[in-house]
Amino acid sequence: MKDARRRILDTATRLFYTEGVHTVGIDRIIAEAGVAKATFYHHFKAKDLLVCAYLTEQYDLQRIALPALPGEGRAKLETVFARLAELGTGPGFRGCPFLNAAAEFADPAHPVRAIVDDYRVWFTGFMSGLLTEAGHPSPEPTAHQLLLLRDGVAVSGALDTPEQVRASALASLRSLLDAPA
Amino acid sequence: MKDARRRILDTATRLFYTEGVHTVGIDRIIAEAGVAKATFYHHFKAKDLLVCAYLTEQYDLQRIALPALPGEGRAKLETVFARLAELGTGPGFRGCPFLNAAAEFADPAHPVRAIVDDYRVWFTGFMSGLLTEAGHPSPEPTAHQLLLLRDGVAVSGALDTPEQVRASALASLRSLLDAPA
DNA sequence: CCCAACGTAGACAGGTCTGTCTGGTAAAGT
DNA sequence: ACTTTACCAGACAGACCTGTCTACGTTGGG
Repeated sequence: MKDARRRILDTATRLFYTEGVHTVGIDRIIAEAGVAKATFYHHFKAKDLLVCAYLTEQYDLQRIALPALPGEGRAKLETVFARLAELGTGPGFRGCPFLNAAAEFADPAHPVRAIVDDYRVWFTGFMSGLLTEAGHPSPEPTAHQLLLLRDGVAVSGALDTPEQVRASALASLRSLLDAPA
Repeated sequence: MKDARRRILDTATRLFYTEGVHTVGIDRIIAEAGVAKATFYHHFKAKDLLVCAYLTEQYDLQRIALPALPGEGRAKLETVFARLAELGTGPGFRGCPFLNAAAEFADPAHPVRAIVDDYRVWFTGFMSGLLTEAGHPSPEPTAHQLLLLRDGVAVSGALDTPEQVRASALASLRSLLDAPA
């Protein structure tokens, strides 16, 4: 029982992701994390800040994990989308933490939405870079199309059958990349 | 002040869509609809049933509106996606009611999720029909790719700039339709 | 004419939520 | 040895939520 903060954030990540932010209360988190309420409010001033910490960590993790995938240029694009489809469709998985959170926070001015926006800007830039690396003729517009595809994969992955999503995602990716200028 | 039920459902539709289902309470709905609480529970046995009524109505509306759009085959596909992009990106709009609702109800067994699933099945079939009509060589797999695109449009429409989404959506649609078998 | 259906107004119970507070323990640095 | 920091246990306030209930008014069909 070393780091209470770590335990809180791990528990919150699991519960927020699998059950939603609004449906999971503080009492549930502190109970499952084995932590006192005072300890919780010592580390996180309010629930909203815990939500932000959760999303920020997910952002950091993806920002490290996706660029670290093997391959270069176009091959890496395929690897990235295969990984994304895999992530959102596993058993017990529930799509994309950023999109789910954004759907729960309707106010665009909420701090949670700022993190989601940051992630989307980063992802688009990441796509644009890989497209440039692959010698694509129009990286910028195509990057936005890949963002659309990413969103589709994340959402469908949570609602439809994994195989269907994986196959459709890769087929779509190839069509988008091979489209004539 | 004729139809209280109609007023309740209209108010609920507006509030649920723009602010989310969980964040809007019964008290708020009855206040803005100008209706007594007893009247509300006379027409809807529980809040969940009101949510289902809201989504079912949206489903019915789309099932009527989308096929009624002008054009045939491929031209109609373009019209449909232009309309979808338009729908989710207007001022005060907040993406797709079905996806937002699904994100708020994590339990796949909840009745709300059944309605969302119904809608997705219908939409895929609708796409498949239009593709067949357009003489597309592989309607079924392509229909699933268009479902992915639809989800992307709905999500991005709520989070990014409308022009960007509209342009990307149409470009993606053309790439997917023109892809070599 | 009357009664059933629909409507309003609002109190109330029982639960859940966030966030604060008291009180006490344990370990670690200085 | 002392003090700071982190931690646990749990009561508590205040707000909000859903859903039930009483009590009363209006209206239209049989």
